[in-house]
Parts: sequence; C-alpha cells; structure tokens
Amino acid sequence: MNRRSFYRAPEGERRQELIEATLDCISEFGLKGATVRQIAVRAGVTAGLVRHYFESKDQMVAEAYRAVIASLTEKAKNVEGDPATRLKDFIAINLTEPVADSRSISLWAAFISQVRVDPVLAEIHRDGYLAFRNALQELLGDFLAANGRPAGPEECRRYAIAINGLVDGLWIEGCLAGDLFREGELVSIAMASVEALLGLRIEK
Amino acid sequence: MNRRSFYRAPEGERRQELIEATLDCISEFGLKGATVRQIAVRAGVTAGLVRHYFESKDQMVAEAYRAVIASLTEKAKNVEGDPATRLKDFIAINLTEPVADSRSISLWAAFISQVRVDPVLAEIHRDGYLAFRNALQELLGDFLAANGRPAGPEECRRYAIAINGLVDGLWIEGCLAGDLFREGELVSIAMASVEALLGLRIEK
DNA sequence: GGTATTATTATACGCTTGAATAATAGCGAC
DNA sequence: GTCGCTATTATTCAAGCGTATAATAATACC
Repeated sequence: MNRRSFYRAPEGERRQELIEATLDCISEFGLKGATVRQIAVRAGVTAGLVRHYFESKDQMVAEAYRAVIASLTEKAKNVEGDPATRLKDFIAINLTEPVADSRSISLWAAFISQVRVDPVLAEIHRDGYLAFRNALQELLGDFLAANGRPAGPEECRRYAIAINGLVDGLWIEGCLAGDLFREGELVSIAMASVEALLGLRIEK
Repeated sequence: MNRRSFYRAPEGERRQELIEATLDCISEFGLKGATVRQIAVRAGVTAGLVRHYFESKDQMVAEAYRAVIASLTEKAKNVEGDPATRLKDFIAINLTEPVADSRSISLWAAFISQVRVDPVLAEIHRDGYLAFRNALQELLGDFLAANGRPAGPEECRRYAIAINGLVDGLWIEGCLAGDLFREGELVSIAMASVEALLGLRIEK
C-alpha cells in the first residue's frame, strides 16, 4: 500500500492555492459545483487537507470572497497622478480586463446571491462596497476641486452614487456580453458619460 | 397508516406554485439551499410531486429563471404615454419596488452566476437582456426625436448602453444597500443623470 | 353511486456531500 | 543519520441530495 508522494508547501502557500482553487471552481461550476473534492482536485491535493487549513468549507469560501473583493477594489483604489488622470484610470481599470471579464462577474454574482443568506458574507460585502464608493467619492471631490468646481459632501455623494452606478452597470454589461461591444467602446462610452454627468472634460 | 389528505390543484396552478416556491427558496437560501425537498415544503406539497410537473429539478429551475426575467422586464417594457413619460416611468419602475428589492437581486445574481455554467440559462439570459436593451433603445430614439434631436441608430445605441448601465448599476446599489439611500433618492439621481447624459430635460 | 383517471403521498435507492479519523510521508533540528 | 513534528493522504461516516416507484386519495364522468 504505497501512498501518493507529495510536496510540503511552505507557510501560507497552500492556503493561498486553496483559495485560488475555490475561486476557480466557483467561477467554472458555480457555488454548488464548488465542492470540497472538486476544489482539492483543482489545487492538486486531497480533500482532507481543506480542513487542515480552514475550520470549515464555509470559512474557506468566506475567505475566498475577501480575496475577490480585494482584487476588484485594490487596483481601482491605487490609481496615481493628478485628479484627472486618477479618475480616467479608475474608469478604464474597472472596464477592462482583468477586472471586467466573465470570471469576475461569475464570482461576484455567486457571492452576491449569498449575501442575503449568509451574514458573514454580508459584512464582507458591505465593507468592500463602502470602501469602493468612498474611494470614488474622494476621487470626484479632488477632480471637481482641481477644475474650479469645489463641491460639498452632499454633491460629491450624489455624483459618486451616479458614477458608481454607471461604472458598475457598464462593468456588468461588459462582463456578461463583452462580444456585443467593440474594443474600448465601453471605456469610451463611460468617459463621455462621466464628462456629461459632471459637465467637465476629463481628457484634455 | 392514513395518508395526508390533499387538494388536487387545477390545470397549471400547481406548476405556478412550484415555480414561485423555487424562487422563494433561491432568494432565501441560495441556489444550493433550494433543494427539491425545501421547495416542496414551501409549496405545501411533497417532494415527489416536482417530478410530476417537471422533467427534472434543473428544468424547473430554468423555468423559474424565465419567470424572473419576465417579471424584471415586463413592467419596464409596458410603459405608456408620450416619450418623456415613458422614459420617466421606465427609470422609476426599475428603481423602485418591486423591481428594486433585495429578493430581486438575490434571484438575479443566483442565475447570473450560473449563466457561465449552464448553456440553457445562458440562452434565457441573452434573450432577456437584448429585449430589455432594445426596449430602452427604442424609448430613447422616440424621446430624442420628440425633442427635436433625432438620432441615428449608432447614437441611440451608445445612449442605450450608457443609460442601461446607469439604471442597472443604480438598481444594484438600491437592491444591495437600499437603507443607504433616502426615499426616492435613487430615482432623483437617475433622472438628473439621464438628463445630463442626453442634454435634455425629461420633466417639464 | 360506482368506476376510471391521475394528481399526490409515501417510501426507498444510489450517490455525493462536508466532516472526522487514523496512518504516513516529508522535512528541519540536532 | 534519526528523531520529532506536522502537513498530507487515505478511508470512513452520517446526512442530504435528486430521482424512481408503488400505493392511494381526489375528482370527473357515466
């Protein structure tokens, strides 16, 4: 009776691989297709190992959701440069790959559908959403100020809600039916729309 | 051994109840929590009955998705009156209950997350999406024409994409965090945003 | 009112699920 | 080297899954 030989992964690495495998499975097979066994296969280990790294499958899934939120927001929050450039990059990043692709929305939707069911996911969601919208709100405040149109918090809030909605909506359209749009079309529509909403040019 | 007494439902009624129960369960417990047994309990029948009305659970779920799409689009497509009124109503309907509530988005997200997995759902989705956007595109064409700004199909298309994105995005924001907005705030933001996008007043 | 039809219940089956447990292979310390 | 620790495998388990089947209660029909 000889067992499989295996590799003993260093600190944290296996954990990360398991989370990545979880996300792969959810995006490919849906939440209910992402079984412990399937995830283990994807990660190249046996099913029992999951419980060595996580208290339960549910906890692993929750941590996977944290990773999704992080990957969706971190790029957008780290834009640099003058306000116009940051706003422009924020929009472009969110509407091009890898943020805008069918894998992203599959994951996002799978988790959103669980937010009502699972309080743990609900909290992760709310934190992520607020961080995202606050980042956008700040961005808009800076941009308006830099263009001689300083706006109070209430006005910024309304702009942030509208533009967040616009970007989210276009993101979804792009993810779900990317082939219906020409290369760069969504970004171009978003840019023109934001300019119309704010009454200011973004690109000089 | 006496069996439960029961009611023999007339033509089609039980079927409808089962679909409704399926949606209730999906929104409450998620796709994987919506088991045949749970759905049967919700519908007030026993599990075996499902297979009397549907070839499989999957088929029942697919029909349930058809019902969701229909309920999300039918109200929006049946707006009446002059172009401005229709556009206004279209926006308002999509951003107030019952279209905009947490049950709707739970259902929508649950199915969207399966679109990549299940080709049957993918087809239902695409048909529904195109019908929705085409309805909006036509609405916009009429509105622009009525306001002395007749637009070609390409221009209408771009407006439709942007406004569809905006409405979808705000719908999601409202569904997921309705308590973060004041009564009527989303509709008001949407109205103002669409006016800014089109450069035309909707309300006189 | 008896009879045929069928919608519904009740029960059972084979499979998959997440989890628990015991055995063991890899690897660093000495 | 070999010893000790633990990450990993292998195996098992009970519960729950979708489905199949047979018995039966409700209704329509004559």
